[in-house]
Amino acid sequence: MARPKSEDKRNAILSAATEVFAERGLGAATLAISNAAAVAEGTLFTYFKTKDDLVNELYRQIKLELADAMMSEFPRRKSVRHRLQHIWDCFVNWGVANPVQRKALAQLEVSNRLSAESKKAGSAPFVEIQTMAQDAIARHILRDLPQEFIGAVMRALAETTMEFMASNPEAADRYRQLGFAVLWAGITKKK
Amino acid sequence: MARPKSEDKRNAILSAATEVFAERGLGAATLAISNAAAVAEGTLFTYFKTKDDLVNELYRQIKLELADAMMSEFPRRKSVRHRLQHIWDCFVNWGVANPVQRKALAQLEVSNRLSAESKKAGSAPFVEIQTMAQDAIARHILRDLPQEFIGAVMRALAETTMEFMASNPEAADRYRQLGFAVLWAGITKKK
Amino acid sequence: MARPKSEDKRNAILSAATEVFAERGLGAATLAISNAAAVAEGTLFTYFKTKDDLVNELYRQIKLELADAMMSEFPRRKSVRHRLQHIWDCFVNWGVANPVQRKALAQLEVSNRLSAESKKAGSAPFVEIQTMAQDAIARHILRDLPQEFIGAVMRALAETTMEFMASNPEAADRYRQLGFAVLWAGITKKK
Amino acid sequence: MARPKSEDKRNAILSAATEVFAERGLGAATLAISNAAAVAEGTLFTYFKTKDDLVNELYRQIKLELADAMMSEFPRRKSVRHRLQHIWDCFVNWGVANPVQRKALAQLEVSNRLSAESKKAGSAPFVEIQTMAQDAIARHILRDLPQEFIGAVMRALAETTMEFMASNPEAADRYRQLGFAVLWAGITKKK
DNA sequence: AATGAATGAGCTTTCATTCAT
DNA sequence: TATGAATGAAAGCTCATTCAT
Repeated sequence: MARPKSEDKRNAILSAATEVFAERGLGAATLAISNAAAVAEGTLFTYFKTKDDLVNELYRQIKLELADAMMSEFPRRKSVRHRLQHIWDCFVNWGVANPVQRKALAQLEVSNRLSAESKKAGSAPFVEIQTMAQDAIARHILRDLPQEFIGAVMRALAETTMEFMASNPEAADRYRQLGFAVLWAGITKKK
Repeated sequence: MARPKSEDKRNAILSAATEVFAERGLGAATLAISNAAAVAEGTLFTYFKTKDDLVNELYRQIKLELADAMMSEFPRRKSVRHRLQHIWDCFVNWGVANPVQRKALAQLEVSNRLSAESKKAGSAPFVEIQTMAQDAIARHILRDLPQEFIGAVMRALAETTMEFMASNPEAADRYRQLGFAVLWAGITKKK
Repeated sequence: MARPKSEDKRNAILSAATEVFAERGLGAATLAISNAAAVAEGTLFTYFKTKDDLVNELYRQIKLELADAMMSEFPRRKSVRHRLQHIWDCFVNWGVANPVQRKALAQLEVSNRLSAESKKAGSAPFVEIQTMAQDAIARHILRDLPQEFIGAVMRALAETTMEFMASNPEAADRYRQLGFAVLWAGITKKK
Repeated sequence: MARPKSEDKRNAILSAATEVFAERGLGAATLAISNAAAVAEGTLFTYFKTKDDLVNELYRQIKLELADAMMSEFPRRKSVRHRLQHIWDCFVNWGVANPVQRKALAQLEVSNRLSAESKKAGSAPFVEIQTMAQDAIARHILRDLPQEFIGAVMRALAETTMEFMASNPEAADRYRQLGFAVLWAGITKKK
């Protein structure tokens, strides 16, 4: 009964927050967000109790979207190289296709407003990558590096690559390949 | 640049800002900074006309310190690998020795408060690295990558490495070596 | 007065308002009241057009209840002292038996939200006391004081007495007697 | 050095708060107070950290003023009746001469914003009255009532009296006398 | 030059009330 | 009629900046 809470409105707010945070950082006013979402200021607070709640929820949502983009159609049967390349391509393609999300995510990750639970929830969908890395190390395909380090290296290189792809769209394909080549050469075992 | 009376006070403010920004982000209040600097709130504004000025100035200063750490005693006569390793070691050692500066710098770099000039000024001291990279590419030691990309890759890997060194001080040396190994394998030409 | 469908709901709201106002003052949110009444926020406004309406209506209702408690079984045939003691006992007993109403009433009375009509309506049921007082003055039983003053004095002493009774339940009877003794001594004519 | 915090401004704020609270209750906005004090809204918060602090401080101040009015020139050598009458007269005169303070005090006392310390501090200056009452009971001048009860009775009667004095200024003297007569008759021992 | 009080725009959040369901 | 989401005007409080001392 009564007007139900609208998924649309909730999404509009999250979407508006993504844009506003990407552009102005987390310091942006909630009013700016509600305006961008074409919603009254009070409405924002019926969907998210506090600004921090909004921030954390947005973080989780973007992470989920990213995970979805990366892990869907994951070629579990193929070679390590194939699988890693799949992850890599999906990752950087997502970043280039969703520059606003990417920037918002960057802001969220350096902020000190994410709760421990949010961080945990945010990294959960990526465990499969860690597992794969560990397996590949055991099989002497990858160097014997701590698995978290491999993940961090990949993320760092991917972010760098995305930036170059975004800045030079005409050379995007080339940067994607170059980036992966650097990653692969860097973390695989030399014979 | 105005030359205010006390260089000490100016430094105290910059130093306090480093700490406060590192800990709480650029959203921290100027009052928190002046308190940490043991200086009156108004005094901050006689040394820096606005908060943005302080932010930009701090960025330049940290970048200069970093450049100084990296480029001093640069072994211009030695091999590319030697020279790159020198840069790498200086870089990550600086980051681990100066964690507060490192965190503040990270905050500064994702903020949207740096002017174009500041960014330019901040990267100026590192041109020598770019030059070296270009030369090494020409000599077929490094892969044929855009030189800015090499710089960016190095920075990204270094930052990742620093984080692991800071989190695992007992394995710091190992991470420094691992990080460099990944970098070197990633950007050099395979025979 | 409109006749809304459910007298139950209306009473639930009034009852909830009594509790909430008693505990938190009239500044309490309407949401708190509707929650306590197990009713939707909007429902409150179908029974009472505004918060002020609710406040005024509650005032009248409590006053009526109080009057009912005081004037029922009024021993019209007995002596002035008997009648006054009856009123007194009923009054303070009501206050002690209904502490929430008593506190809410206190809040209502100091608020500036009661309309002139409400105040008038609130004091109407007590005219009989005034009449009695006037008569007793004429018969030289009570001192020659303005009748409103007598009423006010009685109310003030009764409230004080109630507070002591509520705070010291084990001495409640004694305080009820002491309070009446003070009142009687204070307002009767000395021989 | 620098502008010192001005006692004048502080007093202006307290004074403005007295008026605004008296008229509109403690729910009144801080903006209304700062406006009435001819001061910027922020200034209010340099003198009082929070609205609650202002409320509590105001309470203490009014209580001190009242105590000052009541206990100054206290005729310690005279009879109980003399002394009590002195207190009574000072009390009700203060209330009539300072109607705004009186109303503000009434609002403060029913609010739930006073801290335990404030309440304690507020009643401290009146201990001498309690002492006197106890002594008078021991000497069989006053009835054997709990001393706090005597104090409460006096306050209640005085407040009632003040209201009548304020409403009927031309009969103020008479009400002051009547009120005291009721009090004295009510609490003294009958022979 | 140094201080910190003064300022008012701006912040997040609450709330009485309206209105779509 | 009952519901609770939607609304936007406050509310209390913070903060970068100015300015009297």
